[in-house]
Amino acid sequence: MEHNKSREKLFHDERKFTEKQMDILAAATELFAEKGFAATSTSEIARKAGVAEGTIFRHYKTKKELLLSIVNPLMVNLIGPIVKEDINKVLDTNFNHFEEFILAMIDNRRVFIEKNLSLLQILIQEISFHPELKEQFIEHIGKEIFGRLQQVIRHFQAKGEIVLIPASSVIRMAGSTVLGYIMTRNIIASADNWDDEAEVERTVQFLMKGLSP
Amino acid sequence: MEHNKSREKLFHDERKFTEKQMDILAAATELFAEKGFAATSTSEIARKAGVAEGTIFRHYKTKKELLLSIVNPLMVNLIGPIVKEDINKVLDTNFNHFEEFILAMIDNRRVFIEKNLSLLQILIQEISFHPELKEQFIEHIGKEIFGRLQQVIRHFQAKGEIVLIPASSVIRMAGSTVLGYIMTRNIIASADNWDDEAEVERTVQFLMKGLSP
Amino acid sequence: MEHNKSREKLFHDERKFTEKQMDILAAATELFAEKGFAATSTSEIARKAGVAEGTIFRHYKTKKELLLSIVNPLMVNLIGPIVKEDINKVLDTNFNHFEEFILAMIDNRRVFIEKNLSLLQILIQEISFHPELKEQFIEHIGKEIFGRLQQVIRHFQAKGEIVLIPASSVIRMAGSTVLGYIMTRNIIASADNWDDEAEVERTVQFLMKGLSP
Amino acid sequence: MEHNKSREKLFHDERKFTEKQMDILAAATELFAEKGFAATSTSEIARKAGVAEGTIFRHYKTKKELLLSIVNPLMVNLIGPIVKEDINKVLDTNFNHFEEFILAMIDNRRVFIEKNLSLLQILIQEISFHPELKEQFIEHIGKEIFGRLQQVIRHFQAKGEIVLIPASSVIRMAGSTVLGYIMTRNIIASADNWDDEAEVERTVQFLMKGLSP
DNA sequence: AATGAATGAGTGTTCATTCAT
DNA sequence: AATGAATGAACACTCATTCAT
Repeated sequence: MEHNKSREKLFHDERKFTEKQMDILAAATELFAEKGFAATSTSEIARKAGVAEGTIFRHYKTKKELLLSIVNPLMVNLIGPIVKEDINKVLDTNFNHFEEFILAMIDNRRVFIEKNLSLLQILIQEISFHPELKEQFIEHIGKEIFGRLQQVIRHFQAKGEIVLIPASSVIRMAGSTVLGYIMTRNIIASADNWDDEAEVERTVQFLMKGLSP
Repeated sequence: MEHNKSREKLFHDERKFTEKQMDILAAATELFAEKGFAATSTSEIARKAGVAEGTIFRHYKTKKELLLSIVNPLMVNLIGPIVKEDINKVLDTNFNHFEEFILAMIDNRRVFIEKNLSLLQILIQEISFHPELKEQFIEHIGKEIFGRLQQVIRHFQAKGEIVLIPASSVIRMAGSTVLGYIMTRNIIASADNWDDEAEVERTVQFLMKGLSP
Repeated sequence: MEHNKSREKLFHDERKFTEKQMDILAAATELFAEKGFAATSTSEIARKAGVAEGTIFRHYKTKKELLLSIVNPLMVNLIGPIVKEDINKVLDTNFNHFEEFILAMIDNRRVFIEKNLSLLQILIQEISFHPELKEQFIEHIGKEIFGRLQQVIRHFQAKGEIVLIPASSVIRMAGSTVLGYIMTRNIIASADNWDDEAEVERTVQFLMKGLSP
Repeated sequence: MEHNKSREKLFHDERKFTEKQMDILAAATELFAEKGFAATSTSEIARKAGVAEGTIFRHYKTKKELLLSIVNPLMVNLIGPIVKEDINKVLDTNFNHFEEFILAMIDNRRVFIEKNLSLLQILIQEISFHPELKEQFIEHIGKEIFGRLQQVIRHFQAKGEIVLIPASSVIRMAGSTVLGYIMTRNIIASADNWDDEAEVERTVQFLMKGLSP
């Protein structure tokens, strides 16, 4: 009768799900993140979700479809919209300086990532093994977000706040730095001597200086 | 009778291996990298290595032991020594400036990574699922390398070439950046518009500026 | 679609079994008795039972659990109760003489053994290799039955019908004789010149005289 | 480097064996007795004997041949001759009374069984699974010994010391009793309250009385 | 919608046996 | 005579998936 607390949050915007279906999604998410997709058995998921194994296949034709059902909304409904929102703010010149933009993104992302850490872990782990995922990623995150980020970067380059190198390089560096920060933070999760405030501060400084003209 | 070209390179320094054993290691490496450890079957490995399935288990008691046999030497014999070498050069004041050090590391690493890309992929993919790997990593890379890198960073901080923030933060940022560069480079491997020279140049510049006092 | 005739008899008092489960039990019983536990493969059992191999493991987690599922009820539900019944009759002084008791036991046992010969064979063969079986045997047959038999023997010793030696010795001798009779009878099963009536008569006489004061 | 102490005794009369061969026989004997023939692997035997697995198959074409090589001499060279000897003593009227004969047999057997307990265990366990063994047993023990025992029994029946029932029945009863005594003794081996002298005395008394006219 | 018994292909692993050295 | 690497068939057991209820 294990009821996952994050269940309601994760998938709650989708009305069409039944109780059991949400239990399945929550259980699968947790297990995929913990042991990997291939190493998780459907019987395990069923047991953890408190449903019969057949029930899983009533909702998802295959185990892979279950994986996609978990990861796709992450890309389609969650990452996309949020990033777009940030970016729109910039393009509407709500952010006057690059630093403000970076800070807002990190902050926004931090909340988001904390909530969806296991989802992200699954995405990162499995993306290289499943071409469909890669395609979806390129489709939803890659193209759109990348294109919009390019706009932002060019916007700040035009304002003389960012060094004049290809936007893709900027994105790569900023992305690596932010992702690296998040990964470290969550891998060294248990570490006690981690001063989040200060680390963010340093990371932003590093980015700002590194990308300054 | 598929003979893997990288076989000789990967494990050739270890004399104790038989022909078949090396075929097994090469096949397993390739498949683990391509499909993941859990999704690769021993029968597949045997087929690709051109040996009987039983032969695998004559050399490696379990599939997991095979994984460790692939990944452990990477940590013990390859990553460790090379990094140490670089660092010793610095501590012997062969590098007068931080930039030279970073460049040397990237360069060194680039060759190494190109040679051992699939090994690294396996390590990165599997490390979170196998506590033994994590421990070994902390033991061999974590503790030693981290400690030595700290020395280097403090060395350059003392010379006023690096900003005065905790060495661990510097390592994280530099690490993320370098790793991010490598990952992007190899994921976008097929991309045609990738100017390696220039990208390295930009990355180093980014790092230098980002970490400057 | 081989339907074992003894299936219904062997396990029919247990309502909880499905059709297939009973087929599995019957097939396993026959094969274990015929070739021994270790020499019987689960695929063989499945084939004989007319089910898929996986079905066996849906009902019994391991091959050993299947063995225990066959042998345990023999000890818990069959041997125990029947022997107790006999003994209770004696203690209720339904048997005035030791001879009557022995005859009743042999007779009772004979029917029982004929019905469950293969089960008994399995028990005898495997008991020395499986500590769990030994423990269960001591628990259910050893302790209880032994204790009750002691009472009976002392009862008849008090009446002056049995020689005054330790009850355990009496049990050993009577047990060996009865078991020896049964084993011979069933090993030399095919022999034509076996007069059961007369052999029982002789065996009882032998026991009576042997144990007389 | 495990050297079995009983090794020399067990097979020492056969000069043709090499060192290793005797190690193999000793190891196999111990393991077959402990876990049963089918549950013992040749690799286990090789390990315990301190030889390579191939060496076993140099001497014994199959695992089964190894079993037969262990059990056959027991029947051909050991049981047979000893029993014959006893019997010859009787027929040469060295034993004037049945009791003397029984006592001599039990005593003789006791030494023998103690020495060859594991061999006997193997024989008893495996005889029902291997037709060859059964045949050999009937050939060497069954026919010959049985025939000679019949003579003895008739001899004592003629002297009026044994009840006039078929010799086969007498053999069965005496055999069960003796075997039962031995088995109990060795199964309850560790029991502390086992007074061997007294038990033999009782067992002989039981037999004598049971078989008296 | 949900179950859970049933499946058969597949899993990692062990087996007895072979053979070049 | 002895080895030990190699084998492929078999092993116990698990898998994702189906389907009658």
